[in-house]
Amino acid sequence: MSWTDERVELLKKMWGEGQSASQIAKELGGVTRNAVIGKVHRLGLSNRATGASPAKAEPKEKPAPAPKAEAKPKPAPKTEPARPAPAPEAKPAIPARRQIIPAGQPLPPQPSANEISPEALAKVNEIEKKAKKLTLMELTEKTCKWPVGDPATEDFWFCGLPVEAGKPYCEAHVGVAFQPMSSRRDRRR
DNA sequence: CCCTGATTCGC
DNA sequence: GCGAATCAGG
Repeated sequence: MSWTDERVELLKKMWGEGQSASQIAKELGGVTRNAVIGKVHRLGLSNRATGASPAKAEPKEKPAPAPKAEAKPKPAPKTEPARPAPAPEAKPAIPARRQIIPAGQPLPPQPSANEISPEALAKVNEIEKKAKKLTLMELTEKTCKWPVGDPATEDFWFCGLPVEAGKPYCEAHVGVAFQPMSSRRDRRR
């Protein structure tokens, strides 16, 4: 497989969406995550902007004997031939949440707006948009099993994002799923 | 062990 | 330019 325009664009798109290199590689097919990462670097779009967690700017020691000449006069005109709209289904933003709870049936973990760090909640809402919206059958040991929406309606799916090693949920959902049941450790950052 | 991205370097 | 191997971390 080679990096055709289309493939590169999908790569850019997904990388921009915060998808992991492995996910992108899986999607593209025929390439490994290494290939994706390598390409990402060559394209010069290594750092992503997720608005959360990039607070780590390290003064990388670069001996660089050669005076790098950075030139970026490209507003990127971009030639869009024809995008066959890669998005199969387009769910308009946030699906209205039912307030009515169907009697019986084990309710999803949905923490009842407890005392969860607003930080974590915000994060959840944030990633909920990026959720892969998987169905029950699509879940694996590596996909976040956090349920979203009302199981009794169509507005129901599972997060599906990569789980936090070992846990059943992705990082964001782990944050609201496993809360301080008693004491709260000092949280400084 | 699972995963993540970053870097190197032979091709 | 490419990407496997490797590195460094979570």
